[in-house]
Amino acid sequence: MHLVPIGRFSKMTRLSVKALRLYDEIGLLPPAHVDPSSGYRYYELGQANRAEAVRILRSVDMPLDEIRAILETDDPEVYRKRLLVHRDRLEERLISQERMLAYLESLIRRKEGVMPYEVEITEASPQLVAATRISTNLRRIGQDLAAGFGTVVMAMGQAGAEGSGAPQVVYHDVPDEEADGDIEICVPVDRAFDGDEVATRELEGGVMATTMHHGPYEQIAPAYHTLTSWISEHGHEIAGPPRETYLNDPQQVPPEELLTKVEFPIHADTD
Amino acid sequence: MHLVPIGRFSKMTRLSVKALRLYDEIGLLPPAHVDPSSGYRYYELGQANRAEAVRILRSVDMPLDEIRAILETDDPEVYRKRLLVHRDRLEERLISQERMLAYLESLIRRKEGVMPYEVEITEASPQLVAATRISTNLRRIGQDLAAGFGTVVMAMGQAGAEGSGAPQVVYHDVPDEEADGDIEICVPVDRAFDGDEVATRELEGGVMATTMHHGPYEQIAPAYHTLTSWISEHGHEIAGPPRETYLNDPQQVPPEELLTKVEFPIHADTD
DNA sequence: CTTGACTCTCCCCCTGGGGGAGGCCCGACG
DNA sequence: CGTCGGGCCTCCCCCAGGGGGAGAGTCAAG
Repeated sequence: MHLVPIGRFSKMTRLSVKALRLYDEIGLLPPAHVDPSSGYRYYELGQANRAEAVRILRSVDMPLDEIRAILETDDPEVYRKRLLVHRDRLEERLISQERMLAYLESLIRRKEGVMPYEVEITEASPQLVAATRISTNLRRIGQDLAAGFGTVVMAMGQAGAEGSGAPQVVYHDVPDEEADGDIEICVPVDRAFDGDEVATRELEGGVMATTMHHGPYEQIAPAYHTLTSWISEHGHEIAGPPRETYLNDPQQVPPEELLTKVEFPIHADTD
Repeated sequence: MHLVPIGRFSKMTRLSVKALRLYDEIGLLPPAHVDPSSGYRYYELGQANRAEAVRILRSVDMPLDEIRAILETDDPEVYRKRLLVHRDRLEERLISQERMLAYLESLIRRKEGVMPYEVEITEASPQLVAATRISTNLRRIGQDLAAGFGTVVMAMGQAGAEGSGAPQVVYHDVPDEEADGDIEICVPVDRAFDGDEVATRELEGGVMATTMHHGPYEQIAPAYHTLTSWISEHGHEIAGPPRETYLNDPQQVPPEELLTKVEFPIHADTD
């Protein structure tokens, strides 16, 4: 029964001494013998195989407690099942890495590192729109908006009304990532009608602080930040809920080319 | 100049309060104003854009200090260059993830979770071999072995000797990951010759503890561990340097099918 | 004025070890 | 039998990027 101290065992197994001590501490690979007076750890040669298994599983980034669990079982089926679980996790990480990389590429391709939003004051005239209100959050907003526009367009068709401008959305609440917010889906129409879910109303006009967002919808936040800070810096005041106008169709152009007008109704500076 | 406390700023930017406090602490995103008496942090609306940039760069897993560095520069070229540096890092991680995944798949496909090595005692007869000695470590051993066998085969050709068995390697030292070890490359031959680098000699026979490794060479370590612990457990003693015999050709079969015989010369138990 | 929601600073926690200080211990050599 | 150099011990701090929570102070609306 050959016993070797930690340093030689470390060389045999290519696990660092620090790691071996850690694996002892958490009970993953306790030495066969520990000298009670000196505290020296002594390993049996046969333990090197378990150490090798640990090293292999660590090399695929399996957490230590799972390694312990997986080495506890003798059933090859269970063993394989746990490996499969870990494989799924690795795969997930791989995909998320790929997504990050792709996103980063898109950031690199974009001309400007910072997005220069230009804010203008415009005057909007009141507009007759067919509208419906829904409640959604930032995670569902894509599907919910698409569905909402579908509803409105259906109602317009049934009422025999024609669209007469780009679709808009009024954000009565600011929807959170999780928490729902109240939003109003509007399509300008040529004549009034009424209905259960969808009805026409006059969308208010007035003085607006306006900017244009160019790119995917998910990246629209800075437009809002720029607008609100511009408004407060110029001494104006927000007079109502913001609205977005979708100037082209996400079905027809790639996300990088989407154009969205963002507006806040304001009371002009009265200083 | 609208100032908002940390909670509202957190909602606006979708950065957690904890994260915002951290970013303040490290100087990445200090609030526009900190109340000296209460310590309350107040942010300007315009800071939300910087916060958004931080969020985006964090979402691609850029370290905080690099985000700080990248946001310091106005030059779009420098900006893009730093993004490229980070992209390379992400790519590297992606590749390493892929490697891990592939390795894990190979572990899953393997029938047995643990490798059952069977150790036998065999009697080897002495053998005439053409041999050369080289010094290498575990990182270079693949190339160095290939080159070494090339040297030996060349010398055999020049001497007009024919190979008469599977190539072997005797490990006079155990090479470390980094530290070089002394190893001897041997090819059995049908007649003796002499030379500068390569010469024939009689490879010792005797009693051997033998096992067979089935699979890629990198995973041979457990074979050694099993052998050495088997030897000590059975009360034998190691009588010389171990040797490996390569029973098939890595050029012709995939790594999973490689067969390597591993042997330790022993003094049989004299109890 | 009170109350409830915010916010503050500390402190510990996670993973998987690395680096080092200060102090015993072991074994090989003389 | 001593002794000396390298091995080994425990303890503590460190990394990134926050999360969770305790205990206490603050702000704003009714």
